[in-house]
This record gives sequence, structure tokens and C-alpha cells, in this order.
Amino acid sequence: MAKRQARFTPQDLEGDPRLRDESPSLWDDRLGDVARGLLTSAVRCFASNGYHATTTRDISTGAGLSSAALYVHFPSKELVLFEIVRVSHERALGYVQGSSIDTARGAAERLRALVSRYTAWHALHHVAARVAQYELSGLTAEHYDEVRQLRHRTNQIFRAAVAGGVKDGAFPPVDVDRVVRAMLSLSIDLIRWYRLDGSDSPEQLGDFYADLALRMVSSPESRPGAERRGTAPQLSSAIATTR
Amino acid sequence: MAKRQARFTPQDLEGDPRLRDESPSLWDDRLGDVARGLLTSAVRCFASNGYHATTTRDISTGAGLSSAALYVHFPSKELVLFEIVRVSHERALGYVQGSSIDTARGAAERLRALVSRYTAWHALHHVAARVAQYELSGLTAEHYDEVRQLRHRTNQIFRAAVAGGVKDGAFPPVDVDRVVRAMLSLSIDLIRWYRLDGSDSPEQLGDFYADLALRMVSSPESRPGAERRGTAPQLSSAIATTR
DNA sequence: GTCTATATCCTGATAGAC
DNA sequence: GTCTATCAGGATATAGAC
Repeated sequence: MAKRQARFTPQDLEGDPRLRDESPSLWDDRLGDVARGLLTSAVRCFASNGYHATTTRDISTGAGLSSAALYVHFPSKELVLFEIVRVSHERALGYVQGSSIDTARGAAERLRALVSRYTAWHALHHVAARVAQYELSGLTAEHYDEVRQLRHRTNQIFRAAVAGGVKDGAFPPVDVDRVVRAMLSLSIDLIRWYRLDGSDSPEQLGDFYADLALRMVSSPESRPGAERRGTAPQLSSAIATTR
Repeated sequence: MAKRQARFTPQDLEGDPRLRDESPSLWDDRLGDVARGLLTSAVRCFASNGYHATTTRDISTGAGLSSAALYVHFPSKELVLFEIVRVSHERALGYVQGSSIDTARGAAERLRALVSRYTAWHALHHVAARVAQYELSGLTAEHYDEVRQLRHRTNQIFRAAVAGGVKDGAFPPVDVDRVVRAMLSLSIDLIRWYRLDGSDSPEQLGDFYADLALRMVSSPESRPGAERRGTAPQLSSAIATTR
């Protein structure tokens, strides 16, 4: 049969409200208008159909060009993907290094600003972030490793924020690794379902998730059902139980 | 240049500790041993390289067969994917419909069991779940719609658990939709990073996330920094602010 | 820089022997 | 049911005119 996989064409994607995001604002200023248009088209295609299901024709025609034109601006399809993934991770990292976080007064305010901003960033750029998070297998090993380093630096910022609060007594002695993973999951997983025309603006969702993050590092009083299991699972009992 | 995309071959994937999971236990009993072996091979390939980057040769040779043998057991590559995605969603749904949840005494215990089980299921089957969550764009429109219905039923179970607790006063009047999305994000996003040979067993992680879920529906007392912003963002102020 | 045309390789699926 | 061999189409990337 070999019938063509049902996909969304660049025309389908044009103007789809689910794909509205702020990715055009991400691209490097040193790139020309045409190159940035190609990246924006590629983000839509990759996010909707996946990197491998997207052809270089899809990307080019989505930007109003013929298929060969792409290679004037990028040396390969993989480097189009890498540019999107790299810039997304760099921008997200830069956003949580912003001054409003470093100058926050206490550990709680600092963590609140961090989670709020990281969440809002992913909401605002949810389409590009979908590519940056879910299409990593399309990268070469070398490019994947560069991205891994950027991710690590972001994670370290969250770790420092939680560990710092534990150290100065603002938070109880939580399991930092587990709590940080949970916070990152909240901020990142929203890219699976978020829409800019939904009921929450990026900032509203950021505030909401920042509140949930602070609950993760609160003392375990007054929680329904808490009396049943004793104190919260703060420190991981990493003694190998039967698996 | 047209150089071949660097991918993991079925031989690379064989025995990779990151890909250890319990997916072989998912497949339909009515399928033969060979068909189930093909599904297990396909899960590894799809999870590592993505659906479109995986060739039917990869799947077959990963199961110790030649490329044409696949078509004796499945009519197309897309139906291999659909079988994996469908079964995964059905099993996850069945698991949270288990009796230990329905017979739980109060809303808090019920929610705890629900989140704990849903989390543990995704940890135990994290490789198959990765395919079920991240490779949906490979499905035909019809098959995608079937999956969407299964997801909806699962979401309704979570909604009922939270809304029920709010109704009988066990939980404060939280924003059910936002809280449920956050809980699902915790349980699902772990498939991006979870490993069975990591420090947490599926059950340990389930207990931890169940505790975090209960904190999401607790009264907003004794949280660090809570005094700054007044009461928690319980009910969404969905009045359209400037976007 | 953009186009049309095309080279080269690879993929999903099938044919037919055993 | 599994194999080898192969078809038909589609992919990335390039060549060369304008």
C-alpha cells in the first residue's frame, strides 16, 4: 500500500490557533529575515508532524520559498533543528538568570520568581519548546551533548534555589533532587497541552505553578490525609528495597 | 552530503539499561509470541529514535527476524505504532480504575491512591509510555481520535477525585482543571527522565508524587512566602487580563 | 538568492520460493 | 511463517540557469 502518512501541510499549519506562540522573537538577530522565516516555519512543522516526518520542502514552502532555497541559509535540515533547539534552551536559561530572581529577598521569593518565570517562558514559547524537548533524537550526538550542557545549567539553578532555602532554614529538609524534578515537570510538561488562546495567560499559569512549587517545600501541616502517613517523604529512603 | 542520520541500531538498544521497562507485559494475550516480540522491539526503537526515524527493518531485526516478516503479523508500520499506543493508554486507564482506589475511605486517600498508582504505572512502563505520549503524530487521524477518547476518560477520573473532595469539604475550593493538569504533569513527565535502575522504585516515586498532589489540595497555611501573595490562586481569575 | 531539474539513496510494502 | 529479492515512490541535497 505504502500510502503517504497523513500529515499537516504547511498550509494547514498557517494560522492554526493551537500553534500560536512567540517563537519568531527567539531567533538570532544576526540571521536575515528569510532565515528567521525558515526557522519559524520549521518550528511549526516539527512541532506538528515531528522532525523526521517534516521534509525540507515543507519547511521551505511554509516560508514561501522553493525547496532548494533552504540550503542557501542552512547547510542541512539537522542544523535547522539544532538552531531551534539550541536557541530555545539558551533563551530559557537566560530568562531564569534574569535580575528579578537574583535580587529577590528571601528563598521563597526567589523560588517563586524562578518557577513563575520558567513556567511563563514555556507557555509563551510552547511550540518552539515542544521541538526543543521532544525532537532531541533528531540531533547528532555532538549537538545533543551541547544541549545537555545547557539543560544541566538550568537544572543547577533550580537545585541551588531549593538547596539554598533548605540551608538557611526557609524550607524544611526536602529531597532536593526529587523536588526539583517535580518543579521542572510542572513547568515543562505544559508544552504538551498549552495554548496561548486558552484560559490562562503565561503569567497566570506561572503564578499558579509557583504557588504549587512553594507548597512542595512547605512544612507538612494541615494537609488532608497527612496524618495517615506521618511526615512527608522528605528525605528519600534510598535504601534499596525490593524492586 | 545526504549522510545517514546517526541513530541507535536495534543492537545498540538491546540491553540498554535506560530502556529497561515492563512493556512486554502489556501486550494482548491473543497475539502470538513473535508479534509480541515485534512490539517490544518496536517500543525500544520508537522510544529511542522516534517513529519516523525507525524503519520496518529496525523493528524486525530487533526481534531477530527479516524485514518482510513484520507484515505477516501486522498490516503496516502505523498499526504497530497504534497497537503500542492503544494498549498503553488502555492499560494505564485500567490501572487507575483498580479496586484499591474505588474502595478508599476518604477523598484524600482516594486521591493518594490514584496519583500513586498512575505515577508508578508510568515509571514501570516508562519506555512504552514515551511512545504513547510523544509519538502520537505518527497515527492516522482516526487512530489518534481513539486515543484521545481514552485520555479523556483517564482525565475524568482525576477530575472526579479532586472535584469530589472539594464537594464534600475534604479539600478547599481549588481550581479543579488547573490542579488536575498539574497532577497529570507530574505523573506523565517522569517518562522523559525516569530509569528503572535509578534511585527511586516506581512505588517510591508514586508515594512521593501522591504526597505532592495532596499538598496541591491543602489549605494554604504555613507555607513559606504565602503571606506575601494572600491566599493561594484557588479559583482562576479568568477575567481576561491584558494578554 | 531563488528557481527548476535531477542525482542518489533509502523506505514501506509486496512477490514468490521454501 | 520466514526468507531473499525487488518495486515504486519519496527523501535530502546538489547543479546550473537566471
